[in-house]
Amino acid sequence: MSDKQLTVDERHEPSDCAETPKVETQAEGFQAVRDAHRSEIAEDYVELIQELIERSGEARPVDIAERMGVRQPTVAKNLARLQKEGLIRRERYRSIFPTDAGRALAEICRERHQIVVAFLLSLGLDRETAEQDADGIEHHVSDQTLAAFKRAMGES
Amino acid sequence: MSDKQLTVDERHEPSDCAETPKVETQAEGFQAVRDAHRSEIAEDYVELIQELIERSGEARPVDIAERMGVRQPTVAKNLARLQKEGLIRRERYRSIFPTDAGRALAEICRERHQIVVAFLLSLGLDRETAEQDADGIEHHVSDQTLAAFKRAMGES
DNA sequence: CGCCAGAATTAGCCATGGCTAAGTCTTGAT
DNA sequence: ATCAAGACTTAGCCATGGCTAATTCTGGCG
Repeated sequence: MSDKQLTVDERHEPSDCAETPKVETQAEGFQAVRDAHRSEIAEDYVELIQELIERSGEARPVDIAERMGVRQPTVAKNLARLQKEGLIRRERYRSIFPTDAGRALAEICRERHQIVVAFLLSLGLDRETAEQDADGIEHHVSDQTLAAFKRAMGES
Repeated sequence: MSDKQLTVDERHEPSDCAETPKVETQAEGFQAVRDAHRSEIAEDYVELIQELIERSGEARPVDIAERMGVRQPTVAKNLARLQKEGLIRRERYRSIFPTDAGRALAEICRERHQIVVAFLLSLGLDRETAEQDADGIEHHVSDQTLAAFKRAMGES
């Protein structure tokens, strides 16, 4: 998917660098953020699908669309991608079911989401803000940071 | 920049909801995340441009490209958008300068970035991880959450 | 049973943000 | 003063993720 090549060759070093990270490090960081964006949708969808199934026994595109705040064709397109990636299984005009891989991913996401929310709540935020910010933040939290969140809550 | 508005109207309540937020709230949350994505690039660019100017006196597209980890034409396209949005000023084949609006945005972003980094560091993360996660997180942190971060650090 | 409302799909548009290839301009070195 | 290297731009491709419009299917109701 992402064809980064970069051919990193150590060039000059203008001497005026003081505290900021190296250029390649920064570039990789931005690259990582862009990569994260690509997987966000998949994660949001499998998480939501799992939630819908547990809540009402099935996950229908129309409900996903309503929950995500998008139109049905958008959902259809994204579901096609999820299917191609082996995260869900479906038959035409039928409900959607996550594969084992999808369920596993959903589980990871849900857990991470809950940790982030719990952490934000522990900082004194109201539930709605915590949920909303968590939706944006959770995809960009590294394992180390997630561990730090857990640690910080444990100590409270 | 971010036009989250909420317009909470109390609709039906299908009775099987227990703890999760209302459907419209969730949809708006996802909408807000999508909106945030659109403004991320602008924020990253003006922030980087400002940094380059302070560091070396000028911001050249080639340096921006290297820092962002993208090719020059990509930078050119994005700069065109920033210009259209009134965040930067430039003449062909010349360095780039932020407008007052661009500088103001850069200042806000830099401050927010630094708070997030400082907060992550205060949780015991190493600098590199903190910087990297901050790049992803900072665009999704509401004012309330930012304030909570500051508060948490102040108390330490 | 037949029919129609609504769910799902398909087709096709637009914007964004990557990229390469190729052309244009600037600038520094000879 | 020239010219070549490299910075910048332009043109045009691709993928993604929104959308509308139009079609197809399903299922429930008269």
